[in-house]
Amino acid sequence: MDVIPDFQPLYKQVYDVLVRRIAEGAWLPAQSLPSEQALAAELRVSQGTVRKALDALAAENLVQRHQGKGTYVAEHTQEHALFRFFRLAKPNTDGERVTPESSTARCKRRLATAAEAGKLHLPKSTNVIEIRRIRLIEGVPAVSERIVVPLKLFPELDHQPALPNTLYSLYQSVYGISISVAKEELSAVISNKSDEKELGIKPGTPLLKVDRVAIAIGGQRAELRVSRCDTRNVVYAIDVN
Amino acid sequence: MDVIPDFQPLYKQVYDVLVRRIAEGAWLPAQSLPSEQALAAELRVSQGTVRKALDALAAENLVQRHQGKGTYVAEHTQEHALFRFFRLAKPNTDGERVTPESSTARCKRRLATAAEAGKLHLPKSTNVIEIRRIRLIEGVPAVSERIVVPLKLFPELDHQPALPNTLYSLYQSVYGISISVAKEELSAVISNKSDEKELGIKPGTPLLKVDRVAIAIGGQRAELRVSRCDTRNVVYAIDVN
DNA sequence: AAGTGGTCTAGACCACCAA
DNA sequence: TGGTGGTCTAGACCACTTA
Repeated sequence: MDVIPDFQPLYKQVYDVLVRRIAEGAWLPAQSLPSEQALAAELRVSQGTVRKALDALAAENLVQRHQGKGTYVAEHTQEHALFRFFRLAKPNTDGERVTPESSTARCKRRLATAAEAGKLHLPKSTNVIEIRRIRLIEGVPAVSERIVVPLKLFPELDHQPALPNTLYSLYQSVYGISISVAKEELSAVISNKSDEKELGIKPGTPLLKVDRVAIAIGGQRAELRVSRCDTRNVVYAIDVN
Repeated sequence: MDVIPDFQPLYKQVYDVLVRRIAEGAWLPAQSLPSEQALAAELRVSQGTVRKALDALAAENLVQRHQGKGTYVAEHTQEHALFRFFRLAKPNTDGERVTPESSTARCKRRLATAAEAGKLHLPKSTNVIEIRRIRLIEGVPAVSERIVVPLKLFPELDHQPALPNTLYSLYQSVYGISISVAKEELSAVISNKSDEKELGIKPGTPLLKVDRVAIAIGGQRAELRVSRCDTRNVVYAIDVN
C-alpha cells in the first residue's frame, strides 16, 4: 500500500498516486480500477476524496467513468485517438471531423538533429526512428507526415508488421505509453518539391504546417510530428474557451 | 427568488440559474456573487450543491474564485482576453504569447452576405458592422483582421471613440456581451494584393487564415472574424488534450 | 439482488483576506 | 475578528449495470 506523503491536499495526493500507477501500468487500458470504496479503504481516505481525484482524472481523459459499471483506464482506440488528436474537419460544419486513411509508411533509423533532441528533451545525437507517410482524405492525398520517436522508447517500432492509422493506440497497447497532451504550433508554408510529389499538388500550393510534440502521461516527451496539410478541402478546427 | 424546475441534477439547475443571471447582468463583470451560503439559502439547496455549480462555472472561466475573498464574475480585461483568444506565440517557446498592437480601425455598415448570415445564425441581409484593422507584432504588421458583428447587438460600435486592442473587453463593458467560446477553422492561403499592401509582404507569401465565430455566454453568435496571419515570425500555438 | 458511480446533504476544520 | 472559499468526512438515497 502506498503511504501518502503530506504537503498537498489529500485528493491531489490521491490523484498523483493514481496517475503514477496508471503510468506504471498497474491497471492496463480498458481495465477497471478498484471501486471508490476499495480505493478509499486502501488509501485510508474518505470515498468523497477518492471521488474528487477520480473526477479530476476523468476530466483529463485518463479514465472513463460509467455509472453502475466502474472506472476504466482510458483506451486509445483507433476512433477515440483519431477524434482527439486529428483535428481536420470539413469547413462550415461546426467541426465535424473527417476520417483519414494512411498510406503504407516508410521507416528509417537515424540520429536526432539538435533541434529534434531539444524538442524531445533528449541528449544530442540520440537514436530515433523516423516514419513518413501520407494520409488520404476521401481517397485524396491531403497530409504528409514526418514522425520522429526515440528508438529507446519504441524499440522495433520500425519492424512492427503494420502500423495502424492511429499510431497512439499502438504506442499504448504495445509500448505502454499513453499520450495525454500534444503541443502544436501551426504556420503556413509553401509546398516544396517533395510535398508536390507526395500530395500530387501544383507547385506553390499553400500548406498548413503543424508541428506537434506529443507528451505521455508521466510527462515524457514521446513523439515529434510535422504534418503538412493541403487545406483546400479540409480545415483545422478547434474550439477556444 | 427563482423556483428551480425539476428534471436535471440540482447542481446543474443551480448552474443554469447562475449562468442566466450572469448573462442577464444581474452581477456585472468584476463584481462578486453572493457567498455559497447565501446562494444555498436563497435557492434552498445545500452549500455543497452550490459549490459544485460554482466550480463548474469557474472551470469554464465564467467566474473566478478567490479563497478568503469571494466569487467574481470573470472580467475580460485587455490582458486576460488577449491571452485567452489571441493564440500567436513565438516558435519553440512552449507557447509563450506575443502581445500585438492594433492599427486604427476602419469601420463601415453594410448588409451581411448569405455566408455571414448563416455563420451568425441571422436572417439574410441583416445589418452588420465591418471592421478592418492590422495588428502589429513587435512593430511589424503581421495580421490583417476583418471583423463582422450584427449592428443590432452592437449599436454605434462604429462610432465608439477608440476601439481597444481587444474588442472583447469592449463588448463586455459597453454592450454587456461576454464572449465565452470561439470556434475556429484554420487553413493556409496565398496572400492577395490587399494582404500584400496591408502587411507589406511579397506576392505569393503563404498566410495562415483563421475563421472565427465568437459565441457569447447565452449561446448568441456575436462576431465573425477572419484573420490572415504572416507566420514567418510567429506561430499559432495550442495544446490538445 | 448486489455492486457501482451519481447526487445531495450536513457539518467540521483550515487558510486566506479584509476591516 | 468575522466572513470567505478550500478541504475532508460520513452517510443517505438514487440510477444504472450485471448476474
